[in-house]
Order: sequence, then C-alpha cells, then structure tokens
Amino acid sequence: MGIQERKEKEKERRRQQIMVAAKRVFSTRGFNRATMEDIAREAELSPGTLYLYFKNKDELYASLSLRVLHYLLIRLEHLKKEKNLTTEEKLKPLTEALYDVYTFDPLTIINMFHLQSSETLKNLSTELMDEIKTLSQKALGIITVFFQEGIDEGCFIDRNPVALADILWSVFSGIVLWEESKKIVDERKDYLKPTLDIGFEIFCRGIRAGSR
Amino acid sequence: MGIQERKEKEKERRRQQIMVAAKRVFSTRGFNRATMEDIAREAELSPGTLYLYFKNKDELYASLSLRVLHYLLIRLEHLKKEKNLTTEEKLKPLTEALYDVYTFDPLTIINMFHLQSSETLKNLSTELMDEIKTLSQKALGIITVFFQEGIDEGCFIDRNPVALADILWSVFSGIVLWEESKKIVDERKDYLKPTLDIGFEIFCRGIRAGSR
Amino acid sequence: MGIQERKEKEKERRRQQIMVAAKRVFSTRGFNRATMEDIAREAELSPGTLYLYFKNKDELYASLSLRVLHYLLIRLEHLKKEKNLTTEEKLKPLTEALYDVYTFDPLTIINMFHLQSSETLKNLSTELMDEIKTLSQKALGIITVFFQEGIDEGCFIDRNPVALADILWSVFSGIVLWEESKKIVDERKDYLKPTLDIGFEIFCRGIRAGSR
Amino acid sequence: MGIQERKEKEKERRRQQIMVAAKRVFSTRGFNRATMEDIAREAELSPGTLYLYFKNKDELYASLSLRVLHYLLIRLEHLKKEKNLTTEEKLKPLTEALYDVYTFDPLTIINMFHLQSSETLKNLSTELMDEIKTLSQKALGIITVFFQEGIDEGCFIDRNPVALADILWSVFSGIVLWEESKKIVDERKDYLKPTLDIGFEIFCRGIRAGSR
DNA sequence: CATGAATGAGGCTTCATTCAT
DNA sequence: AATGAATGAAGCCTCATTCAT
Repeated sequence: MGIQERKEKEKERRRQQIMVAAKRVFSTRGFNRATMEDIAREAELSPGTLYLYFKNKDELYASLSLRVLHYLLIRLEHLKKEKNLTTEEKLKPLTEALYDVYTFDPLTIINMFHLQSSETLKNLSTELMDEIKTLSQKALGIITVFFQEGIDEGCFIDRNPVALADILWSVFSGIVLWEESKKIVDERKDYLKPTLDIGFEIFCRGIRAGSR
Repeated sequence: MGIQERKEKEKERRRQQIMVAAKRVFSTRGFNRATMEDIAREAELSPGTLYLYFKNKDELYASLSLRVLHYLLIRLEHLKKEKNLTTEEKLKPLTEALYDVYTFDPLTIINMFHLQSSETLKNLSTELMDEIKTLSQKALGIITVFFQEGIDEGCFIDRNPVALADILWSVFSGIVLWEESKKIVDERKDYLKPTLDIGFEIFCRGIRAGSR
Repeated sequence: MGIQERKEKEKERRRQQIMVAAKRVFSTRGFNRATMEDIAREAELSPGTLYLYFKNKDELYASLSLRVLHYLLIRLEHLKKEKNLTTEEKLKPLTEALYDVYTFDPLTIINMFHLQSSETLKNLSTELMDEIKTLSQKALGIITVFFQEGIDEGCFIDRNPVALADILWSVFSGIVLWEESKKIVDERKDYLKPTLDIGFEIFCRGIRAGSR
Repeated sequence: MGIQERKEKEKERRRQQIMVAAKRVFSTRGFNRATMEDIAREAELSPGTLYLYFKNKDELYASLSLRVLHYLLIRLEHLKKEKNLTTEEKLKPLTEALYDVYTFDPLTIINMFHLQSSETLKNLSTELMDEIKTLSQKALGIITVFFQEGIDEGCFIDRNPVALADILWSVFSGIVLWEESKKIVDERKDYLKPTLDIGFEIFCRGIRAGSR
C-alpha cells in the first residue's frame, strides 16, 4: 500500500517533471521548433521516456493546458459560490481571477492561447480534445451565467451573455498575446499588467448598464 | 524602359499569384502542414520558382501580412484626414475600418494574427521584420494619436493612449482568433460579426469619459 | 515530344535502378533488416529519392513481385495459346515455365514467396494488394483451366482443379523456399534444380490418370 | 534435491508459459509487429522476466519450433519402428503424421515455416541453430532412410532419397503456407485439409514405382 | 527565368534490452 | 527471481531548399 502509493506519486512527479520541461521548451522555441529531444534533454530523460507518460508530442502540448484550465475552473467556481458580493461587485474579482490564472502559469497560458489559435488543435485525440472542450465550456458557461444574472438584475447592458463571455475571454487572450508579441519584436519592457488592467477596466465600464 | 517596366510588373504579378496561393494553403492547412509544394501546386508553378520570389517559407508567410498592413494603414490615414467628424464621432468608423480590413482579406488577417502569436516571428530576416514593425507602428501610432486627441478633448478616459490602442487591437484580434478557434472545435455557425459588433460597442462605451 | 518521351524513360530507368538495388538488399538482409537507407546507398541515391518513386517500404517490396508476376502471366498465356501440344504434353512445359520464372529473377521470386508468407502482406495499400491479387488469380486461373481440360480429357486424375493448381504452385514455392533455407543453414551446394526437377516429375506422375 | 528438482520444474513451467504466450502473439501479429511487451503481457509477466528464460527475441521465436520438431521426431521414430507395415503401406501413415504435427500445434508450424523462410534464421545463436539443425536432420534422415528402403524394395521410383524427403517436406510446408496466405488475402474458407490430402495423394502416386 | 528531380538533415516514434530495486 | 521504468539506438519518412538543365 505504502509502496503502491509511493510509486503512484513518483509517477506523477515524473509527469510533472516532463511537463515543466515541455513548458519551458515550448515557450522558448515554439511548438514546431521544439523537438521531443529538446524536451527530453531539458527534463534530463531519454526521448523514449516521454512516450511512457504522453502518447505523442501533440498530447504533451495539450496536456499543459489542462492543468491551467482546471485552475481556471476552480477559481471561477469559487467566485460563483461567493454570496457576499453583488453581481456588479463580482466583476472586478472575475477579471482578477483571469489575471491570477495568468500568473499561476504564464508560459502555459501563452502556450494555451497559441494552441487555441493553431493547427495543432485539429490533431488531438478525441479524448483529449473532449476534455479541453468540456473544461472550456464549463468555464465559459460560468462566466455566461454570471453575465446573464447581471443582465437580469439590470446592472449589465442587455446583450447576448454568451457573446459577453467570449468577449471578456478575447480581451484577456488578445492582450496577453499582443503584448507577448510586442515583447518579441521590441524586447522592451513588459507592459502586460498595466495594459490588462486598463483593458479590463474598459470592459467593465463598457458593459455596465449606464446612466446614458 | 517600357520593357523594363513590363518586366517589373510581370514580376510583381507573379509575386501576387504566389501570395494568393500561399494564403489559401496556409489557411486551410496551417503553417506547418502547408508544404512549399502544396503552395507551388496551388500557384501552378514549380517549387523552385517560389524561391525566386521569396527567400524562404517563413518570409513568404510573413509577406502575406504586409499587404493587409498596407491596407490597414491606408484606411487609418484616410480616417485621420477626415475633418468633418469629431473625435468621438470617429470612434465608430475606426472600428468599422478594422472590420473592413478583416473582410478585405479574412484569410490573411487570421494568418497575420497567427504570425503575431507565433514562433515564426522569431525567424524572419531583419529586413522583413523591420518592414512589418514599421507598418505596425505607423498604424498603431495613428490610433494612439487619435486616442490622445480624444483624451485631450476630454471625451475619452484619461489612460495611456498607447495602451488604449493596444487594447483596441487586442479586442479585434482576440475576438477574431477566439471565434475562429470555436469554429474549429464546434464546426458550428459563425458568430464573428455579431460578437465583434458587441465587442467594439463595449470598448467604445468603456473608453468614453463618462458622467460617472 | 521527344523530350517528354525521354523523361518518361529516364523516370522508368530510375524506378528500375531502385528496384534492382532493393532486390539485392532485401535478398541479402531480409525485409525487416533491410533499411531504406541500405537500399538508397545500394542505388547510389539519397533516401528521400526512393519516396519519389515508391510510396513506402512495403510498396517498394511488393512492387518487386509485380514484375515477376507479369512475366509469369505472359509465360502462362503463351503456353495457353499453344495449339500444337496435347494437354498432357503441355504439363512439362508448364513446369519448365515455372522454373524459367525462377531463373528470370531468382532473388525476387524468393522475396515474393516471403511476401506470400509474411505479415507484410497485411499492410499493403489496397491498390497494390488488388494488383497482386488480380495477377495471381489470373495466373492460377490459367493453370486451373489447364487442369480442368486435362481432367475432362481424362488424362489427369479427377480432383478439384483449383486444388491441383494450388498444389503445383505450392510444390514450386515449397521447394524453392526449403532449398533456400537449407542453403542458409548449410552453406553447401545448391540442389535446387535437381530437386525441383524431381519434384515436378513426381507431381506429373502423380496427377496422370493412371492405369492403376 | 527435492527442492532443486521442484525449482527445475517450476523453471520449465515458466518457459512453457512464455512460449505459449509467444506463440499466440507471433501468430496474430507476425514476428516484427509482435513486441516483447506484447508477449510479456500475454504471459502475465514483465518484459524483463522474458530475458531470464530466453536470450533475446530471435531465440524465443526459434525455440517455439523445437517443441514441434521434437514431436515430429517422435512420430517419425514411432513410425520407423512399426514392423507390421510394408514400406509402401507406411507412406500413408507418414503423410498422416505430418498432418498430425500440424494439428498438434498449427500456430507454431506456421511460425516454423516462416522461420524457415526468414531472415531470423541468420541471427540465431550457434547453440540454438545447432539444435534445430540436428532435429531437422534427424527427422529428414528418417524420412530419407524410409524412401531409400522403398527404392531398394522397388516400390518407389529410383530418385535421390534425400531429394524425395525434401520434396515431401516442401509439399507439406508449401501447401500450408500457400493456403495460409490465401486465407489472409481472401479471408475465405479454409481449404487446407482437402488440399493437403490431394497434395499428399499426388505425391504418393507420383513416387510409386509405376507399371508404366 | 522556370523547372522539378534530387537532396539529406532531422523529426517523431518504437521497442529490444538493461538494471536498480 | 521478478519487476518495469528507463534507455537510446535506429527506422521510416517528410519537406525546405538547391541546382543542373
């Protein structure tokens, strides 16, 4: 029992070890230029070993996102249960949650947005694809419900709540990717946080059912 | 001279022909799955010929963006010269211009956003990189100036105008990519236009210097 | 036209060049131990070139058989048309044709028999598989018809002619493979021809409708 | 001693257990597609354990044949001792013995014929190779002697008795392999038994010293 | 200029085998 | 003796790029 458990843990630790290495390599070299050998070297393992833990390169890549999506979902569900705040008061924490998800694992977040906007998406196993889809839909679903409530309460403008959720997500991912790409081109300072703050502020002002 | 000119034109026509083919192939197969032979076949040329007009695959890919960036710039400069509208009144046309750029060449716009968020960016020749950088900065510069004016006039909220420009661009690219990726996963209807409309609407409401 | 034709021929020559190399390599190293690089080296080409002429290793392997099957078919059809011989008199030439097919290309014949008895068979493209099947069936069909005639004429024993054809083929391939394998084990002299002669003789005596 | 003996038996049992598993896996997947892990799983052992009982994959493969060869030898020796039958009368039982050997373990027989006609043969340890060689030669030797007797008695045609033995064996293996391969291609009914019957019948008729 | 056959480096993946436990 | 995780060598194949025609 103790042994079984220890082995289980050891195995999980290996998985993590590989994922950490993969995250680094994918981030620095990008999905296509990253080779499985790169990742193996970074993880101080042999190429063959990677395949004991991940079916192939695509799945390793996508697996990274799952962890973040899980974290996102937890944060959102936590927020959903919060009863002490009005819908309007929850808006700020919601955007903060998104930023927290970014800080939780920036490299992976960027990987994930790349995945989102990439041909890789088309080549995942149905299984993994489904898992990603389910998690995304759950997360987006929570946000959608939140906006629906705000609309019902009259504190948000009356627009399709699904669209509102999509837009919030797009603002988030759009700014992250754009600032990232600016960093690559210019190698200058990192303006992500302030830009994201302003972006969310504008979004919040924009959906508030206004006096005008 | 007339001959020289004709040759020049002929050459440019070839370039366009290749770019049109590349656009189609990149869009349907993604950057990595698209082979130079695919593109050559689509362009009804031989693989070797592509290299007479483009240094390599990366550059061909990036070149696509230039045409769109040019169009974007023209639209923005045109808007800038418009004297009959107040700054506030120009906000709507600005977002419309962005959407027009999308409709002008949707496939390339998506390619371009991928480029933005991609490892390809890191491997361009300085020359091409510079050209892209210059065009982007010009376009973003015009938008920045526009926001600066609005802030000075007191009709937009007082935030860093560079950030505002970045955010507008991020909202645009974020929504396009996100809706695109939803299409891939779900193969359902295309909600781009309505979502973009609401997204821009929220952005506009959000930056307007409000009563509150 | 002349150019087109020459190119066509050149291309065919290349195919042959590869097939000759492949034959040698497969024969000396066996299907699985033969690598595409081995074959490329033998053909004095680069590995990639092989794939311009053959879809993959399996197909290259199987293609070798096709040429021999074609030759077999030609020999059989020629024999079929022979009107100056009685059915019984054709028996000897038939076995001689089989042996000729062997001498026509011994290495490939052995390859082919290996293919016959191998897992490789299961992995061919339907297209190639069909071609092989069709040729085999045609060849066996001719032999079957021949035995049917002999039975009808009363000069062969009355057994299922399909079985007789199968058996003749089995005697042929069985002896070739067995003598081959004895050569590998013993590295001694080559008894194929005399054994085959006796084998065919026995077969002929065996199917002749006898006095007894 | 009792303990030693038990251990010995236990060890032999394990060997058998592995061989049974190997037989199944080799038969269903073919030599190359069968992995040591497949076999280990089938044997409900770990891959490492296989190597405690067999030096490598090739030897495991070849070992399968030994058991069958032993059985073949026993049957032949039994037949040899049979004093109540004339040489001619023994011919039928001889072919029946061969078929019995097939039914004794069809999967292995086919494996063995593949081995015969395979590159694997070239990579066995001298030790194993010798054992196989010895058994084969003994078996073929008995058959050869049998034919020699028949020739001396005048009931078989006067041909090299070694060749006759080879031919009998070739007819046997040739038909088995050919019918097997037809099954793969056509997935139709199994004609092995009737074809083998006719094949042996023809062989018997063929070698009988005839009136003519 | 255009071609397109040829190249060959390099990627992903498999799997026989080993070895620390 | 048994395990099974880890290894790492190699294989197949792709495809961006070149170059002789």
